[in-house]
Amino acid sequence: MNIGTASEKSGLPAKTIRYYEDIGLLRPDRAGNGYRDYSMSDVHRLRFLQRSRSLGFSVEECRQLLSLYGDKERESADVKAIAEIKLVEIDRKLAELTELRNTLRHLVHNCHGDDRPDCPIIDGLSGKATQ
Amino acid sequence: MNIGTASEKSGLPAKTIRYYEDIGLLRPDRAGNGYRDYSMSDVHRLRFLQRSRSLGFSVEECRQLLSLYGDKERESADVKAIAEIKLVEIDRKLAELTELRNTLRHLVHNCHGDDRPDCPIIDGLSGKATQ
DNA sequence: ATAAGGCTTCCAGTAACTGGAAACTCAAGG
DNA sequence: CCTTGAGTTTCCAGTTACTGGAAGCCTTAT
Repeated sequence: MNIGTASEKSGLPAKTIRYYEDIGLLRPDRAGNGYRDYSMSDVHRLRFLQRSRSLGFSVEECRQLLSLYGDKERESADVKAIAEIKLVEIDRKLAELTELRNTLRHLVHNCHGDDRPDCPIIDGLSGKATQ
Repeated sequence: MNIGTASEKSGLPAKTIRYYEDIGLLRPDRAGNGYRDYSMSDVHRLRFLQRSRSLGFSVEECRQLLSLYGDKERESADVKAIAEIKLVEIDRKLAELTELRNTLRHLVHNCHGDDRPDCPIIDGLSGKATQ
């Protein structure tokens, strides 16, 4: 499939997809006319990249994560070690994200939604209490 | 407190803290000697920025999120509306992160951890199945 | 008094895109 | 068949969000 379709399916702009190829994150085939030709496997890599980038992993971390799935040469012990390190990071992110959500949810539920600017959360988070 | 202490407490490099001031994300006091003087409230903003940036929110999104807590002038209806939009985003991120974790966890538990490179997950995620 | 370490500003460099120009390819309409 | 418009190519320049380094001031410890 062409880059436009891969872009739709992955949620990444075509520009970004070409950039990822430049830095060696994937290597799609080329059709006879010179157009890039993406397989479903490429699209999966791209979706994975879209997701992990949007979750705050650096490109290099994404490269490492991708290698967990893609690199058949890598030894299982390696895969397991790297995956375990990343798991810790992911769990930390999950905890932070959950906390952020709870705060916002509390904000939504406790605010009047009218004109009065006296949300109960605001003071707590602005640091008043702890100062 | 000085920028070094604020850096320790927030987990952000001093460089980044100055940069955030440049782009108007906080406005610490200045001591008599010209040094920046951070309050606990500043540190909370910084910790909030550290967290939300590491979770994949752009600086502009962080600015918007910060305004939910900080801007006493903003009307409650506004706060509620913005918070609800961000909640949807956060829930999506949570779902994606959970999925990523489950995949990695499965990888860790099902791999032998020895030399044999035959993790059961690898094929599924590399796109073989769906191709 | 001097040395070390932290702070200041400023300017340049990096990471990860993003936009735009000029040219080629392809599918559809006249 | 020709054209027109949309999609693709490469290349080069610009943007965002930092990050590193130089040069100089401030502070504390010997």
